Amino acid sequence: MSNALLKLREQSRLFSTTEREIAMHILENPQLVVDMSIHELAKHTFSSASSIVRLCNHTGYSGYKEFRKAVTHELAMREQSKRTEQKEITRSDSLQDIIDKISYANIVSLEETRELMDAAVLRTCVDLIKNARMIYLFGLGASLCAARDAYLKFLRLNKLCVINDDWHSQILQARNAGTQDVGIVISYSGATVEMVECMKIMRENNTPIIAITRCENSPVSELADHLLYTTSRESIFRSGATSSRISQLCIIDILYTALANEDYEASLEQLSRTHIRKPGQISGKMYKGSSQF
Amino acid sequence: MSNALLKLREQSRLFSTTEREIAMHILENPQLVVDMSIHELAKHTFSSASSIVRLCNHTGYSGYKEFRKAVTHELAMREQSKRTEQKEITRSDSLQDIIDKISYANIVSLEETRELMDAAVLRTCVDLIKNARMIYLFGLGASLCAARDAYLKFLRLNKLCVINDDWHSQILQARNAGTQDVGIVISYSGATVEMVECMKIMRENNTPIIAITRCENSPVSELADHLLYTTSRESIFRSGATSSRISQLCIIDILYTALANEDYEASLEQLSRTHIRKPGQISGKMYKGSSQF
DNA sequence: GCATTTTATGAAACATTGTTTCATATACCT
DNA sequence: AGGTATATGAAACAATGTTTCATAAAATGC
Repeated sequence: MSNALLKLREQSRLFSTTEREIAMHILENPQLVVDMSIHELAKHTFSSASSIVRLCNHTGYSGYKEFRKAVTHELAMREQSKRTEQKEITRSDSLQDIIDKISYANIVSLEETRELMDAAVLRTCVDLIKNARMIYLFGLGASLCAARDAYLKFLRLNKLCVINDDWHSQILQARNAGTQDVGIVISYSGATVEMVECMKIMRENNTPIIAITRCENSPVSELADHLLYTTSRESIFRSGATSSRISQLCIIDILYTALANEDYEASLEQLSRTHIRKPGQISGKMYKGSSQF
Repeated sequence: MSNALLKLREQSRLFSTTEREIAMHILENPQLVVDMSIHELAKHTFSSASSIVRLCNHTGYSGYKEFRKAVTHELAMREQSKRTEQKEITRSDSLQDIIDKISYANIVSLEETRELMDAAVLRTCVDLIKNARMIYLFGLGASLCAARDAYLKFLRLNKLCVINDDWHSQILQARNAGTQDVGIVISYSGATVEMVECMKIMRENNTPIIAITRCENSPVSELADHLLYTTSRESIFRSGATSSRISQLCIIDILYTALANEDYEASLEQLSRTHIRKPGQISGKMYKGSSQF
């Protein structure tokens, strides 16, 4: 609906030379359309008002007025999502600035994660996990937190999972994985030597490997059979792998939800069964609301 | 800048009766301004074009044209953030639908977290943590993952932290906390009995308590001295406390960044010191890029 | 309480801006 | 070369926004 500028770019083959010229000018600075009258714009693009109207018609609008309405709308929307520019934290930032910048950085990271996600790859991953005898989870540091989160989620779906905290146990764990199983490796950098080691072992056993890592060439992405990408941007103060960690969790959410949705009724039933009863609780009725922890 | 409708509401005392009447109509359905010409709108509001122009002038615009531009802009912005409506996952959803819905749910949750965050409360919390002798972290289930994440972050800033996985250890941990320390309790529901128990113990010792919990009346929010709120919306398939968990992590990010920013140089130095050296690594040069895990 | 000033209001004149028409120029085809 | 199709901008036209102004109503002064 509101893709006037996109249409302007895409449908340029329908335009005459003059129209194309006008379109170029507009695409270069769309704000002109909002600020100028049709005659002004005609002058500015060395053409005529009628040519502009014809351009609008070819782009799918009844006239300049309608076109302008669409462009105004579009620019406003674009402005709204202009927070996309990564803003560094500076020394002079107020607490409110920090709140805004960090929140937006995380939001952008989620938007990027969404764009990086390939439904076909997800399909394969969901099937692999669904049919796996056992899910082997791997991660270290902040990525271990994400792996633990995945562990909790898969447990809720009655999937068999293994996770270990330290590297030595993870190596042993990797040795046990077989063809019928699936390994899920979470690594922000894609270079963690411990993870690479575990993956090599699993490859020897022909265990299919899903990696959740950043979208770049790295040992981890080379060793994995299926890749789910996290954002790769991190700012100076967040070298503790911050945005990527939220990105990882979102991917896990998506995997979990997709899995759960594959067998709707069965999941619902299973979910209610795994709702933990608190000590002293009779029948599942808890303090207002039903969630836990 | 773009608050035409707000001004219309606020400055109504400056208006005459006719103008107020027009303003009411516009506020009731602002889209009218975008769709109608000034004469049409005059007819629709049983007034005249000149009255509308006068209204625009009183609202701070040079005329109807400028006013309409502002309203169009404002409505577009408003529409952009309308994705706020929580969309449930349905059985017929494609994988792409799931990707979009989950991502957006998480984004909305971050937006809400930002809105719920009070800079004054954050100020107090940052000061408490900065001056604390020891930080005691508490959480269970998914909230324990968030607590572990906080632990990793605070460690990087050379803050003394304690965290324990099981409830019994957490109780012991709570007993050790004193006036000079700070307790950080993470609980999605705000009702987890184990957390409540820990908080009661800390209250006895007059340990200041920061709680990261959902914005509702709950035992946890009553027992805490300082509250940082997470989103409270969860959908059916996400009873594993999903969005709130991302919300929790964002709050931790903000706390961490704010803390780090308080002493810029010191943090930078500290950060580079805590960059872990990998086995076999000579001087910190790693595979392309500098991050870990 | 009446006269005067101020304020409020809409019709109409006016100015601006968008749309359509049409004559002309150019390219293309036969 | 002649004819047709297409492209283009000037100008007429239509619509839409702005200003003026006469009138009516309210407020103020005496």
